[in-house]
Amino acid sequence: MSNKPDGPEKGKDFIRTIIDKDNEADKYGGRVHTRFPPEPNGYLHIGHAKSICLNFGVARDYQGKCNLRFDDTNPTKEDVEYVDSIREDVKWLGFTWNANPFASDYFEKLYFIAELFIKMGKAYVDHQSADEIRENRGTLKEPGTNSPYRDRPVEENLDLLRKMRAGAMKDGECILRAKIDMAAPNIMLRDPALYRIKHATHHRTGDTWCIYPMYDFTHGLSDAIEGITHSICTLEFENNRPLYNWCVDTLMEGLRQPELFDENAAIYNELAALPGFNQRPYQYEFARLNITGTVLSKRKLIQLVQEGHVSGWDDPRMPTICGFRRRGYTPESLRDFCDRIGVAKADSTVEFAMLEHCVRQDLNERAPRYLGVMDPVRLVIENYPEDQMDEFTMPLHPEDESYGKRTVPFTRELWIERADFMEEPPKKFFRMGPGREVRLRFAYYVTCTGFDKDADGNITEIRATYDPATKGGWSEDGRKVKGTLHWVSIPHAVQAEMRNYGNLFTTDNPNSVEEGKTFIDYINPDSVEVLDTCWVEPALADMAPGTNFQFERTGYYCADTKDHKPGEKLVFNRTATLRDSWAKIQKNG
RNA sequence: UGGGGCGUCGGCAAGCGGUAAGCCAUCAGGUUUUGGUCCUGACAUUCGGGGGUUCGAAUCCUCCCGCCCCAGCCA
Repeated sequence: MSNKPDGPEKGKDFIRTIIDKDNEADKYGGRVHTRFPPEPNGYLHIGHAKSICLNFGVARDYQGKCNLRFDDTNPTKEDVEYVDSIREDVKWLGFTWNANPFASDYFEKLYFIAELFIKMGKAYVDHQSADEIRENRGTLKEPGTNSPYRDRPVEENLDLLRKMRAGAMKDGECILRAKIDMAAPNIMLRDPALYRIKHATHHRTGDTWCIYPMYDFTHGLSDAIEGITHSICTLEFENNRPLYNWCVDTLMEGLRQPELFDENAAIYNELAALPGFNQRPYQYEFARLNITGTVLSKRKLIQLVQEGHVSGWDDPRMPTICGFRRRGYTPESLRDFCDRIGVAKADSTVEFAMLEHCVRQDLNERAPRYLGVMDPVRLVIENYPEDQMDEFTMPLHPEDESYGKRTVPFTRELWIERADFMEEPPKKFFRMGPGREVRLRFAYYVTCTGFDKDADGNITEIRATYDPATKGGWSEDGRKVKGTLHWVSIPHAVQAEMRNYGNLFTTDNPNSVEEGKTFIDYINPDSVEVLDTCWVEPALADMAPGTNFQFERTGYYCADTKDHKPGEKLVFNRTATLRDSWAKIQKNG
């Protein structure tokens, strides 16, 4: 287990450093067991990917286990739609869970533990209203005051909790509270709620229950039940850690008193046999992910979807896992991103450029190359016979022959990119202009001989002559050309729609906005550019939905998984542009 | 100003008393049938600030400053 006897490796995150120390101290007998515990009330986003990579990554690195546990303790917010999508996203990211339990699987056990806490004098049923409880909680500076129901006898509490469970009470009528300390400086410890009454149908347990356990009670105990060793969550739960420990410690203490289980020896034996009994879990917190130019809070993401600012959870502009997937991001690129950003405790915001770098790097290696013109203008090769055609064989990948080749037809009339021609080109413009010779990629050198404009001054047609001696795109005489252009033969061109995505917001930080505004006010009205008359080479006509590829000189694209229909309608989503040093030159002058 | 955390390059992030890793971004070159890729080089005398301990401090002590989290019967 210790192939690194000299302590933590350089660069290792603090979580793994803790695990190394625990292993050194033989805290869990070498076991490492984590869990990723989403509430199924929304779709997973890139922030969850960070947590997934951490939890599953730790399990992988230490030959341990990681559970995918659904924290489904609030029936009014949760739905099976979300559990399905979460499973799909975790799998797509490339991880396999050890087990896939639901907190609701433990409702019976949890209920018994609640009774146990009452028997231990650690919990009581409070009949104060929600408002009264809030008022008596005190403030950040002032201590709270005890509930008048705080010292009810055990039997009365037990009776009340059983009535709660039996449905004898209405929502909000009373609540089960931990008896801790109403004067605790940490407000989380001022007799927090353990169980509330909710006459609601749960997506899995139906109407079996009308009382549901709260997060803090459920989470630590579920960890203990599953034998979790390291319970990793985000920073905002730091204040909950003492309560997490209180719940787990109280359970452990109760398990040392088998007499309290008199009527339920079976449950006692089951709980006492759990690995988490003697090797209790501990919680550790890391900083959640923030990325420039987007929002990563579930509430905001839901709002974007519900108010129709995006087409859905999988809109390619969404920072959701399914959004990135549809946009063309690969699981490898997302995992690489999570590895690169690290795990620490300082609040931070990672630049979107880091993510873009990760996809570009992955796709550069793996995406086959094709030619496609998104803003077409006609190029006529005047000295190329009308009835002639060349078929050029081009490699699908410039650095990897194993990708093979495809054939691309070349004729007298071609589509080229409007941006590749300038009537009066500046010195640093290496593309086509009157009298200039450029290369048509893998085809011929051509020299511009003229062009036409319409009444508005738009270029309508460009004319050129080709040099037959430059077939394949190179010249034996060694003469060089500055630019290489992509092109598509007009008679063979296949029409396609390209969806070019940009920033969803007009600001780098939609989370902090001017007073009186919300992040919605910063939505970029031009975040997607749909170009429906693009022309692409014939090889693309049958491309399967979801395929990643590169349009040479333009960017990485992905055949849309919903609207792209091979042979019928081609729809390509832009995953990322290629790095563009010409754009920089234009910008900086 | 109750409690809990955090402050190292433009953005992430190592560092754990021995004299500031790496990545992204940026800039400058080279290669190139993608202005892509690739390659080379530059990029913190300084670690939020002030004191102190030490031969030696980003690392220890101390005071100060700044930012984040907590008063759901949400998670």
